[in-house]
Amino acid sequence: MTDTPRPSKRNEIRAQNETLILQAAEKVFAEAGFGGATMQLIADVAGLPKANLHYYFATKEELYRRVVQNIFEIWLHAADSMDGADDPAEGIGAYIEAKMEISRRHPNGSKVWASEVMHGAPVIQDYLETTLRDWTRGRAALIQRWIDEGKMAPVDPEHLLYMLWATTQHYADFGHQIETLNGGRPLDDLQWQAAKDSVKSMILRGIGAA
Amino acid sequence: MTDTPRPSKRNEIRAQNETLILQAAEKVFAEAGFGGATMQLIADVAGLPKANLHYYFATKEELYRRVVQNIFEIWLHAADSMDGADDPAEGIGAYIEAKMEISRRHPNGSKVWASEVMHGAPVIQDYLETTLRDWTRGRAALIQRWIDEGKMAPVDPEHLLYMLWATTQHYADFGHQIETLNGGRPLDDLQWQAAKDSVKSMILRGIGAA
DNA sequence: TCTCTCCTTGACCATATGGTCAGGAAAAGA
DNA sequence: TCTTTTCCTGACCATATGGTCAAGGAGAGA
Repeated sequence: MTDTPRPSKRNEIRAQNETLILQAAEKVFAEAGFGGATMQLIADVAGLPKANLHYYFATKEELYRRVVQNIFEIWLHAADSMDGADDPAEGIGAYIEAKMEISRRHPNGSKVWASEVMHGAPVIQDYLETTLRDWTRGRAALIQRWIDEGKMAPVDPEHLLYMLWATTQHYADFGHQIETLNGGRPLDDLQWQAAKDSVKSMILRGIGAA
Repeated sequence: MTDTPRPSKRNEIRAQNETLILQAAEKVFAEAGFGGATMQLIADVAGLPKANLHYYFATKEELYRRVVQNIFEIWLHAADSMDGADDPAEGIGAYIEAKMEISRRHPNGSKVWASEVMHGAPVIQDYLETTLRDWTRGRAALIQRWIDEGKMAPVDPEHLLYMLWATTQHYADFGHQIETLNGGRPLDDLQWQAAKDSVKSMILRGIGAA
């Protein structure tokens, strides 16, 4: 998808700075929202002068768009785990696993995504209408097939997908709340495992695939 | 909780304008986030001059805080539906119903709340640590009791609560996404009913209380 | 080495925004 | 009616912010 130009000092610097900026931007956008984020703060986090950001990303909007697109890629790729399976317990279980892992590894990305959608998807509306819609139709069909084959209860596939998204992403988007309720400490390895297991078992049982 | 001063033209005007501003603010904060919202825009939506907002609410932060507190009230009150029941199917079913109704009636409030938590709860951290924590402990204990009484499967009460919050609030916070996937139209009455039924049946079955 | 292209950045600018204030209008009370 | 208190608002201000630019520095190719 992204072409990798032959490495040279120049290209290295470019790639390095771009990812540096994108990482900083993701963090700042997640913590402050698009409106609350400032190019100056992103620059500080990235450890670069502000003018340098504008060399790589012309506008705040462009930088933001790149951040959101990156998340969307990751988000969609998690679906791969669902595809290979011919069993809901296996397929949906793996999908939950993958999405929980995303919530754990990319909480900021998840927040940016949530924020983007909450604000009416100003920059990725077209993706929602094309890529995401196709994706959703495909998985809904897959789920429907499983239902028809008697492998799970006859639930509404779309609402099942919403439940999967909601529940898994909640651990990133509302991570602060969960952390607060956990005595101010982030979930540790064991607690993450418990979270995954809980979500998986409740949902799989909920769709009659346990 | 809020004392109602004896009605007079003055107090009426005050109350009326405050709610007018709060409603406008809720909408604008939900759509633009705290950072993206401007006092000018809120004023325009409320149909008042900007200086008038500052007469009733000294600062943007104060106005925002009031909006968030209002949501929190509603949010907590939904729990009442869970309390009367001595059966998980009844109690949790009613709670889902109540929270789905909130998502439908107060989507903007839900978004403001989500945004606030996502950004680290800058203004309601103390509520999270006191009111919400107590609330959560109480309901977790209630759920545990149901489990001990053999009325439902032995799930982790906290993760069940997270799932309830996540799933129900998703219909407000990600309403735009759902609307897009629904062909650009908001869910109609029937679809909302289907959503409620889906969520309820999947979760209740998932906790062995169906 | 010389030249060209790309990278870096301090200084700068126009604008938008939160917030102020003085003075007037409208209720409330005496 | 007269006074006091509350409400209303246009004009104004200081500041923060996104974005620009010109001049210099560093790789790359010849």
